[in-house]
Parts: sequence; C-alpha cells; structure tokens
Amino acid sequence: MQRPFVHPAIEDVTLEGVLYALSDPQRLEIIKKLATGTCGMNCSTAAPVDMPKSTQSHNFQILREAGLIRSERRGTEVVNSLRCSEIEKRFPGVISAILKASDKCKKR
Amino acid sequence: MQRPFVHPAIEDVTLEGVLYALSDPQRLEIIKKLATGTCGMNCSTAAPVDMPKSTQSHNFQILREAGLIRSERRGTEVVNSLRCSEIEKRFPGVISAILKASDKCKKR
DNA sequence: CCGGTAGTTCAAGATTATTGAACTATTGAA
DNA sequence: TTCAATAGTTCAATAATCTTGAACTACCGG
Repeated sequence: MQRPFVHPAIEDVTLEGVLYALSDPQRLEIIKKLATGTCGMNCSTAAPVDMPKSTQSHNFQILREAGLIRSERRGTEVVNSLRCSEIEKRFPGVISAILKASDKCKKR
Repeated sequence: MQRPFVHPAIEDVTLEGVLYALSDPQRLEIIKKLATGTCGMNCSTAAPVDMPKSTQSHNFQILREAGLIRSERRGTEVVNSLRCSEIEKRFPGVISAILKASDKCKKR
C-alpha cells in the first residue's frame, strides 16, 4: 500500500498556507480548473498540460497540506476535489474573492 | 543619492504577487500594522520587533514590488503607506477579506 | 566634522523548488 | 497469471530564494 494522504483538519488550516499555495500561478490554475467542474478530477486532468508529473505531485501535495483540496485514491488515479466551502466558512470571502480576481489576470 | 524606489503601476500588480507577499506571517504582520494607523509608518515601526534590519529591507521590497505599499524617503527614514484602496479596486474583496481573516489566526 | 539613527547592499549559508529517472500500484486484456 | 499501459510517487541533483551578519550610505542635530 502507498503512503496515505494527509489532510489537515479545517481548524488547522492557516491563512498563510492558503495564500502561499495560491500564490503560484500554476497551482492557482489547478484550483481554478477544479472549481469549474462539479465533481473531482484526477491530477493530470486538473494540472496544466505542460507540467511534469513530479512537479504535479509536489504541487498537489502543497495544495493538499494547505487544506485547499482533498485527494482520494481511486484505483490507479487520484481524485482531487476542492475544500472551498469549508475554507469559505473558516476565512469568509478569501477564496471567493481570489477566484473572482484571478480571471482578471489572464496573461497568456 | 540612493537608488529610488520602484512602485508598479496598479494595472501591473498581479494577484500572485499580492498573495505571495501576504503569505509570509511577518509580512502580513507589517501590512496589518500599517492598516491600523491612518498615516504612514517607517520601516522599523511597522516591522515586527525582532526582525533584523536586512530582513526588513528585503521584506519591504517584496511588499513594495507586489504593489501593496508605497515607500517614500523622508530624511533619514522611509515612510511606508498602504495601497489598499487601489488594490481593493483592482481585486475587489481580496485584501479586505485577508485582513479580516488574519485576525482569526492569532497563534502566538 | 561627529555621533547617532534609519536603511541598504553584499555575501554566504540555509531552505525550498524543479524535474528527469527509476519505481510502485492498479487495471484491463490476452 | 502474466503483460503492458496508465497514473502517481519518490529520489537525487541542480537551480532559485530566503535569511542575516557585517560593512556601508545618507541624513540630521549639535
């Protein structure tokens, strides 16, 4: 068996951790993509196309440990889903404002 | 004369840069302290007491380049003030929600 | 001109990020 | 059940950043 995923309890989620996790453009892209779909998404689907797999793993780990996503193994893949509603309760307005603002920054 | 400070135009301020700047607990402290006062504040006053001066300079530079503060030399000191109203216009709700949430995280 | 105050710059060591390569786990098919 | 393919993980090495003491610059008051 593989090492199980660790998810922080919502009360252990820190604002700094959340902000840090979202401060990377590629990680923010992942969150935005997860936010579009209603159900979970595997890593390769949620990540930007050009992201190497090892970088994927690393970034998903950061998002997970920040408390932004929940990851579950389903056979050969990992299904990731947002914990936005929890975080919205803990830090009202933070995630929603960031997601709204992120559309304004479409650079490429 | 010393190197003059560089401030990004508000339209060049990026969400990622703002989030990254605020993701450091000590930098967030600086912003919160600046937010309490109505007028500007010099670096040593705004920074946490135990922060070495060179670290101060570095952190203020990051805040400045992220677009969060404006710095002006006034004789021997540097007066720093928030650019929150500009940023609030550019990224509505982001800064205000973060500042509100940051009170919830009083750990130490 | 001197001493003190406020910050800056530099350099070196310590963290952290990035990613190719090798590996593990699971599934579906022959 | 063995094989190959798929989806991620782990490791290791390099690259990029952060942290901070020490030396330096700039300004002010006397």
